[in-house]
Amino acid sequence: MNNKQDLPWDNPRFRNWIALVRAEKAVVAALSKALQPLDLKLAQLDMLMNLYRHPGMSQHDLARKLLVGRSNITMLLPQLEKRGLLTRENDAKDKRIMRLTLTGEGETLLMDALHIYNALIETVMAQTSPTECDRMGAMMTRISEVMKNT
Amino acid sequence: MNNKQDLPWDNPRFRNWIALVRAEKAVVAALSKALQPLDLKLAQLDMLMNLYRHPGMSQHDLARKLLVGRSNITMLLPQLEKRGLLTRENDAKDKRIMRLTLTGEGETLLMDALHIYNALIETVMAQTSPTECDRMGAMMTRISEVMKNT
DNA sequence: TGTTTATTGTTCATGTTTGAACTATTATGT
DNA sequence: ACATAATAGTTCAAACATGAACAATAAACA
Repeated sequence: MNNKQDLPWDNPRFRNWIALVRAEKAVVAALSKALQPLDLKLAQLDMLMNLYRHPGMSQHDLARKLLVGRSNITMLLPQLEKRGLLTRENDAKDKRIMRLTLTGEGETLLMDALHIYNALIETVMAQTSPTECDRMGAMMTRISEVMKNT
Repeated sequence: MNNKQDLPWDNPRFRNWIALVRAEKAVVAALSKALQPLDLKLAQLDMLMNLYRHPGMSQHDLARKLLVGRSNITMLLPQLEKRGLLTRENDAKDKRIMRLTLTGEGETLLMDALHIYNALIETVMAQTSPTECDRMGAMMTRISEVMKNT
């Protein structure tokens, strides 16, 4: 039987994690609002960001990067394609693969969005010293590594 | 015009934030899987956790705590109510308000879920020293505070 | 080669989340 | 008291995400 002393809230690690989740949610909500003028959803921004960093990505790889199902990509891509933000081209060697690339328009919109994003994160992180912030980032990277092997 | 030097990825604060988002997503995905045996969704667990800490909460307050729409609460509650995990009762003074309380069964299931949750966080946070972890938690709490005034 | 197995992307049914419009109730201001 | 505002919860349609089944293609291997 669990009594009060077994409650996870008494575990600092647990409490700290909960604090992280709450903070993340709040920032994501704020970002979501800030992006409305660009008519851009967060999922869409994630896509554009990944395509900028990895041009010619396949839909499968994009889905894995975003921790999302392949069908999700299939459903969302047409919107972005119609807006002229990216192109979908068949791979020359492997006819199964669609290669995704940002258009100039896509890059422009991405840069606008990143500007907004970056400004928000600047104010958010202004709460911390650079050292502390870096340590936190390193910690998160380590956590991501651990989760890969799960 | 943005050139490479303006990219947010060159901003440590931004990079660290991205690392946080990625880590959080990965852990949430793992937690989601770990909760499947209990037939409990994350959104549902969030509800139970909040109701445990704040018995008699109204739906409106719950929605605000979870950073979610009121209609979302309305849609999800019947499932949990039918499973006998919580009760919905009219407030005596204000007939608009429904007061939510966990049942014994609800608490039992919550404790099971928290055990799973806590174990996962323990392994995740084993990557960090207690001091570092606490500093991170404090940082997140500060960020949440800032976001309230936005 | 020919057969089996894997991979990529799509489709479709299902479940979730959202926001706007609505009802009922309470608060506010005159 | 009365009219007006605000608040709590619901309903409904649309947007969004998910996973299983599927078609097309490629890889593995006898």
